[in-house]
Amino acid sequence: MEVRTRFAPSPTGYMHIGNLRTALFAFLFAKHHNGKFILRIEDTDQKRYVEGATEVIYNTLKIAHLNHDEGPDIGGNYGPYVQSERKDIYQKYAKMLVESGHAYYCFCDPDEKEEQGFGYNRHCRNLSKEEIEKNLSEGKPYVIRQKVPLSGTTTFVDEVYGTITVENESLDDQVLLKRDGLPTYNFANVVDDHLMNITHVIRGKEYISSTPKYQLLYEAFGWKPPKTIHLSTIMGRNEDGSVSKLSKRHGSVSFNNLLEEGYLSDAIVNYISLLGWNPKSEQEIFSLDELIKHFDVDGIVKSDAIFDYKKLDWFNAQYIQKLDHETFKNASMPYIKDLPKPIFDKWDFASTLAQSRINKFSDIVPLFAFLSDFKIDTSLFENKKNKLDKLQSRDILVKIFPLLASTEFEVENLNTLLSKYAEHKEMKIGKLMWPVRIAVTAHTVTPGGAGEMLYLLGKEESLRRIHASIDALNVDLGEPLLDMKEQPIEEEEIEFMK
RNA sequence: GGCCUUAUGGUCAAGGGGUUAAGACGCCACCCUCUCAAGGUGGAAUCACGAGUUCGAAUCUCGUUAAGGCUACCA
Repeated sequence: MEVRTRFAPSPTGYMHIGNLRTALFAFLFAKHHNGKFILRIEDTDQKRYVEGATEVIYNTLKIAHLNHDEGPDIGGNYGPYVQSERKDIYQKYAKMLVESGHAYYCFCDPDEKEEQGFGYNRHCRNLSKEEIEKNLSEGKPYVIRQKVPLSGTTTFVDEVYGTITVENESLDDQVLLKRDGLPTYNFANVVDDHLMNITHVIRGKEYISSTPKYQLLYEAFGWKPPKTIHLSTIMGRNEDGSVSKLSKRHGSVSFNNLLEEGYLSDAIVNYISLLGWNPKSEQEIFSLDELIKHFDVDGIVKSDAIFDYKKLDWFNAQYIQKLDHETFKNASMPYIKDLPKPIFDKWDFASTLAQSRINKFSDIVPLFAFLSDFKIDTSLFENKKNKLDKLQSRDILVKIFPLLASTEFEVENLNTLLSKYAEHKEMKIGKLMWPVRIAVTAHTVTPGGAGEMLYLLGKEESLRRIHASIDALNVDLGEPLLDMKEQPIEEEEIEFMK
């Protein structure tokens, strides 16, 4: 029999990462078995209607490459795939249940609060036929409730969690059809999964508690229940150290947020595939096709998993580094908009520096902050590894200034000039590069070395910054300020420039 | 409160009676290096607790504790 799984989100306007993971597993399971993956929109809650929410779902699935075989946007043989369009179907089946004695009309007031915590008091469970007819003919609003057996037990076998048995008396007479005529999720999912021939229901484990009631419904209809594969919950760590279901307070939790921050769709999918599932091998980087190939229910983990942004960062960095440079460059464009204009022209080069240094595209902004954030801190010129103090740094800068002033600012020129000069002066390259890089960026961490930074800043700005650094150093050292344009170039430097 | 589920380092997790209890992220150190990354190498760090079964328990059983879920005319 062909495997058919479904992803049945309600259109909330955004795709929570936990939902995406459910979709992923349902997709992987179906595709692993050469089956069909169906999309069904669960919009039975009118109050929750959000404009454009179904588009978010379509787009997410498309971007993540979780292509469905049937759904509202592409049709299929089991439509309609939007629950609000299936109203009549649910009513028909609800009435069938009433007739067979597995459900009943309930005319109770919706807010007639039943004794707290013990569910509905079953007031209407045993109304006489006459009473029901009377209420109905008076047009009294009603809901239809499931008539759960008062004794005995109900058992189902979950593919992940195993056999689960509950006492029927712990189950309540849940509402099947609401006052507005629409079904509850609890009813609609049973009817639809059966009618759409779903063989494996893959969903979050918050539904385990409700599954016995669904089981009873299938039995009442005389239908064969689909197999269930419940998935653990993706959790987030709170500031106080506690853990709760991943939500906005933990950071970005929607697929779109993550995309906006500059995470790659493939990296996100890869990471969440390993949240609650393990491939029983040491492989961690998986393409979607590989996931399809290796996915197996045996690898599904029962316990909840905490979403770790650090590990997502690592996955994303892996994917970013693998991008061919052209793709990287294009994908990074939206993130350099806030950077000073000149960098835009040199992005071809600058992006090569960025690619191995960022975890996500939004990291580009702080990486290049030195372009506009230039606040000299003379203490940075002291560097013990290169055995440098402020005085030496100042002297080096003073000597290198005229050389730079007469050089064309291209990366190769700059780098050869600097390294040749260091060689000429018989100093370690770092001893020269450090003060130059600091002078020109005022940052200890920069996206590239001194040569690259000079090039990115351009001649004019570079010289201006070096001059300013020399001035600051002199002030600090209590020495007179120099006007670099008037400084005589020493013989040795003249000789070097040959 | 009742019911259901879960429990291996900080995190993802392998391991299902005998193991030096894998691997990855993160962290730390070192190497590389003009900084930071990237890349190397190495290191610290885990079986929630208590009984029981057994020659032997992270592994099986029971209990406790903790966490999560359900207990909606939400899904």
